[in-house]
Amino acid sequence: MANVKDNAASQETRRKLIDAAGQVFAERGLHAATLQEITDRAGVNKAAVNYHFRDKFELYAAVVRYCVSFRVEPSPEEMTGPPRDCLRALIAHIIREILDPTKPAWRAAIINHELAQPTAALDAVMDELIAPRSRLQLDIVRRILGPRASEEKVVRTTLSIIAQCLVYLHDRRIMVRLHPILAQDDQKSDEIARHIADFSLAALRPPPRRRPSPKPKRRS
Amino acid sequence: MANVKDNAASQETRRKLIDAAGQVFAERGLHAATLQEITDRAGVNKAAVNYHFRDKFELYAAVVRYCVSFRVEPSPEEMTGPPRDCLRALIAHIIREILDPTKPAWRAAIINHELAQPTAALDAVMDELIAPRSRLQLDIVRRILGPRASEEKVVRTTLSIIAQCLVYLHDRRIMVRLHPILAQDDQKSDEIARHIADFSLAALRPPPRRRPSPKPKRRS
Amino acid sequence: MANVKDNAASQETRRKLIDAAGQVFAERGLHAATLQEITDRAGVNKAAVNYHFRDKFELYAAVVRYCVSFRVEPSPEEMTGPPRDCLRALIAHIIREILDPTKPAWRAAIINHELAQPTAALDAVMDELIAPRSRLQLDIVRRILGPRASEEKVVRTTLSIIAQCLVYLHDRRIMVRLHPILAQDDQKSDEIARHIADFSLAALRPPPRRRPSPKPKRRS
Amino acid sequence: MANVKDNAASQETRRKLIDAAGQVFAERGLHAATLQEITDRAGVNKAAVNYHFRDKFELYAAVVRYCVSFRVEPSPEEMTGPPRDCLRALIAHIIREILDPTKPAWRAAIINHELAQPTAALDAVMDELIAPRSRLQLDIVRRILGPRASEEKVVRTTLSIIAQCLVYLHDRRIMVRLHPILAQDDQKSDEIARHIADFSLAALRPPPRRRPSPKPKRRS
DNA sequence: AATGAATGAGCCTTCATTCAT
DNA sequence: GATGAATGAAGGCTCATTCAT
Repeated sequence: MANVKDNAASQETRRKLIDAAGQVFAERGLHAATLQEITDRAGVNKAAVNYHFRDKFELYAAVVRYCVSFRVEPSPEEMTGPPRDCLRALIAHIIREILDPTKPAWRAAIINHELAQPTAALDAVMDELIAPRSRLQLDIVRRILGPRASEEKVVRTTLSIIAQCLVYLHDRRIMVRLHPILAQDDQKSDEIARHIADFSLAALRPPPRRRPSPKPKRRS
Repeated sequence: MANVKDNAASQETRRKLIDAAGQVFAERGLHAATLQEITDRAGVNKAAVNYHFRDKFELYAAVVRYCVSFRVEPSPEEMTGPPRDCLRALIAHIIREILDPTKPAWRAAIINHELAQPTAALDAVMDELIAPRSRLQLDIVRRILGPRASEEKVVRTTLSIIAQCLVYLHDRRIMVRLHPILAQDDQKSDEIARHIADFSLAALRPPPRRRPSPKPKRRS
Repeated sequence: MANVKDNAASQETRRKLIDAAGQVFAERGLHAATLQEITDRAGVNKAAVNYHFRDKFELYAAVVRYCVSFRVEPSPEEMTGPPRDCLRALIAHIIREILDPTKPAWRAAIINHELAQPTAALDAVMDELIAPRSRLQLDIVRRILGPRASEEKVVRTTLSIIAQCLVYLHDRRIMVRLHPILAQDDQKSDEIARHIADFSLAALRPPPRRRPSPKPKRRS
Repeated sequence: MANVKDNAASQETRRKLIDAAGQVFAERGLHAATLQEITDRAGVNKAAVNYHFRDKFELYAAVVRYCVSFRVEPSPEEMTGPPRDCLRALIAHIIREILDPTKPAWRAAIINHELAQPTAALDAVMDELIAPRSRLQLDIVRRILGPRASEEKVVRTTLSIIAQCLVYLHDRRIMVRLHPILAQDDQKSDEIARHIADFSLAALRPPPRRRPSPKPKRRS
C-alpha cells in the first residue's frame, strides 16, 4: 500500500522528480548530486523525495529502472534470417537506443555511470538491458562464426562488436574534443550503425583463400 | 617554497597518501571517497592531506597525474614499418598498459572514472594519455586505409579499434558476470591484444569482389 | 461544534487511535513515539490524528485522561472502620488498580512516564488519581499514628507506604531482572498487597518497651 | 586510538559536553533533547558531539556512565556487624547518594528516566549501581529475617525498603506539590534516611508474642 | 468523515578544512 | 613536519502538520 501510489497527481510528481533526478545524477553522479538541486529543478518540496521514494538511493534506483524501462526489444523477424542481417539489425537497434533523441538526454550518462561505478542498481541494468542483448548477440555471432569457433573466440568477438557501441555512451564532449568531426553524432545514428556493422561484418568475413583456387567457393 | 616539500619523510607521506587515495578513489569515486578512509589506509593524520595537497581535489588531481605518469610511449621503431604491424604493436601496447599487473590495480578504474564523469583532472588524462595514442592511431589507420578514405571514415575506424581496448577499463566484475569465460583476462593481455588486432585488421582488409572473379586477388 | 464528534464511526476511530497511541506512547515515550506508528497500528490514516485530536500532544493528553478515567474510588464503607483495616483495603485497592489485567497493559507505563517526565498532562494524573488517594491515605495514617504524631511524620510515613506501591509502576522487566522470583507478579496483586500491608502495619505498631517490663503494655 | 583521547583540552571539552548533556537530557529526556541545546550550553560546536562521542546515543550513554561512576561503595566495616545496623547504614548511604548536593543535580533525573524508559544504557545502571546494592540489601534482609523466611518474603521485603528510597529519585516538584512540607528534602538526607530505617526496622521487628503476658489481648 | 499528497521546520550527522601545539 | 582538536557548512532524513478532494 505504501508502495503503490496510483493517484494521477502523485504520478505526475514522481515523473517530475525522476526527470530532474535523472538530469542531476547524470551531471554530477550519485553522490555529488544533492536532493536540494533535484527538488529545486523538479519544483517540489525536498521532503517529496522521502514521501515518494523513501530516500536518495531509492530515487536513484527508480531513475535507473526508468532508463532501462525505455528499452525496445528487437522485433523477432529482425532476429531471424541470415545472421549477418541480424547482426546489422541488432547493431542499428542498439545504437538507435543509445542515441535516440526522443529519450531523455541523461539516459546514456546514467547507464555509463553504472558501468563505471556499479551501485546496487546495476543489477537492473544488467538483467534488463545488457544481458538480453548480449545473449542475442552471442547467438548471432556464433551462427556467423560457425560451429568450429571456440567459445572464447565467440565471446571476444561479441565483445569487440559491443564495445564499438558502448563507446557512444561516453560523454559526447570527450569524443568531440578528440575528433571534432564527430560533433553531430547524436543525429547520425544510422550512419554510425552502418559503420559499426560494416566494420564488424568485414572482420567476420572468412579469411581469404591462401591458394586461391579457380573455383573455391566452400565456406560460409 | 611552501610548495616544495623535499624531505624524505615528506615524500614518503605523499607517496603513502597517493597510493591509499588511488585505492579509495578507484573503489568509491571522487565524491563518495572520504579523506578519513584515505588517511586511515595511509596510516597518516587526516590533516596531512590538506598539508601536502591543500585539499581533496588537489589530491585527486595528483592521483590522476600519477596514473598518467606511468605511461610508456611506444618505441619509435615499433611505430615505423608496415602500418598493419604498427597497429598490431600499438594495440598490444595499449592493452598491456591497461592490464599491466605491475601497475597499481586502481589505475584503470581511475581513468575510467574520469572518462565517465570528467573532472578538471580530465585534461591531464586527455593530453598526456588519450590524445597522443589517438593521434598515433589515426595516422596508422590513415595509412592503412589509403589516401582515398574520407576523414570521417578514418576517425570512425579508429574509434572502432580504440573502443575495443577501452572496454577493458570497465570494472572487470561486470564483464565476468556476462561472460564467465573472461575471468582471468588480466593475465591474458597478449591474447586479448592479438584478438583485437586480428579482428581489426580483418575488418581493414579490402572488400572482396562482389562477383568472385576468376582470378581473385588476395591481399594480406 | 467542531469539537463535538458524535458519530459512531468517529467515536470508533477515536477509540482505535487512543488504544494504539497508548501502546506506542507506553513503549517509546511521548517524544520518541511517532504518529506514523500509531496510525499504522490503529489502521487509520495519518491525518486522522490531527482531525480528531488537533495535534500529537492533544492525543497524548487524551490518552492520559483515558488512563485516569479508569480509576475506581474505594467504596466509602471500605474507608470507614478501624484505620488499619482501611489502610489494608486502600493498599489492596491501589495495587489492584496498578496491576489489574483487565485494563490496558500500557496504563501503568503511561502514568509512570508522567511521573518521571511530567508534561502538561501531569495535572490530570495528579488531581484525579494521585492526590485523592494521597489525601485518603494521609487521613488513615494520621488516625493510626494518633494526634501526637507530627505532620512531617505522617507525611513521611504515607510516602513510605505509597512508595511500595509506586514501585510496581516501573517496567516489570527491570524488577524481574533483579529478582527473577517476581516474574509472575502481575497475577499476584492480592499477595503483593498483603505483603505491603503487613510490612507497613508492622512498621506502624507501637515500639516495644526497651527493657521488657514485667507488664508489657501491648497496643493493638 | 580513536576512542582514547587523553589530551587535557580534549578532556575538558568532554566534561563540558557531558555536563550540559546531563542537564538537557534530565530536563527533556533522551529524544526530546537536541544536540543544538546541549552544544549551546556547553559552548562548543555542534560537531564536537560527533567528534568526541560519535553520536547522540553514545553521548547519552556516556552521561549515564558518568552518573553511575559517582557511586561510592559502602565501607566494608559498615556492612559487617549486626544486620540491623548494616541496614540502617546502607539506607543512609543510598539516600545520601540520591540527594547528595555535591553531585550534579540532574543525576537522579537521568537514573529515574532510565528506570522509567530503559534504553541500551540501562545495563550500566543496573550492573554498576542497582544490582550491587540490591545484593547487599538482600543479604542483610535475609540475615534479619532469619533462615526460616522464604526467598519470596526476603525479596518482597527488600523491595519494600528500596522502594522507599527510589521514590526520592522522582522530580522533587511532584512530591512537594502533594506534600509541601517536604520542600527542603534535599537538605535533609539524614532525616529521611532515619525515617526510612526506623520505618523498615520497625516492620522487621519480630511480631509480638502471641501469649507473652498472663492476659494476652490479641489483635493483629 | 476521511484520506492521499504535499510541505516546512528542524535535527542528526558527515565531512573537508583550519588551528594551535 | 605532523597531529589532535575543533569547527562551519551542508546534506539527508524524519516528522508533525496542512491542504485539497
